[in-house]
Amino acid sequence: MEIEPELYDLRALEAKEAPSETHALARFLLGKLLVHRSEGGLVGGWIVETEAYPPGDEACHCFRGRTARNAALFLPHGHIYMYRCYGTSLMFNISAEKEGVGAGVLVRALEPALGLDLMRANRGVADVRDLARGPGRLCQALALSLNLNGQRLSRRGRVRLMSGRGDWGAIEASLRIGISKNAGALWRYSFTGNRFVSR
DNA sequence: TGAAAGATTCGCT
DNA sequence: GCGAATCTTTCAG
Repeated sequence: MEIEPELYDLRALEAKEAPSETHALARFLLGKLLVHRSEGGLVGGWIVETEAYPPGDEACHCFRGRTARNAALFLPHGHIYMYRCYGTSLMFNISAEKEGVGAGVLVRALEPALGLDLMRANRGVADVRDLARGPGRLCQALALSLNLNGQRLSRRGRVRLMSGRGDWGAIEASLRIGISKNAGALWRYSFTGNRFVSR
């Protein structure tokens, strides 16, 4: 699989020593710019909060094997997995391991950066802080839809990742939110003190 | 074939 | 802070 360094630098990922590649990706994504070339225009934001769902994790959607819904999580790292939750909200995930290994990173919050007015229209709220703070909200703000499922992050694709600023400060690990299985793992990563982090 | 649960959000108190 | 909305997937019977 071709990896475009600016979008998705695997060597940088591997240089960070982490418990598994999923965790390395979850931390790597912090501070990167997530951009969607949507129907209405360009929208995007800085990733400030992620959660890791590594192989063998009971809370991961692929814990009980591959199904039609979770198939995208078994694609090589860098593919999009979209999931509808509670009938109302969409979740945006990125597959995190090699082909055939099910794992992913949930992107939980963005600091809005591109197309703020379009994001406001998509969300129906004005306050920047309410645009993309939460996994369902960020999907709505960026107009991410289920048909992105299985697509790869790519410079030519509709969804891409761009390199970040450098001034984000410390990363902290905390409890993942809203799950019941394996709830004690500190696999949620965020920038300490950032006001766009959920909860 | 049916039932339950779910990586949430919003509005109301 | 609490509870309802909402609907698809998955597993059990």
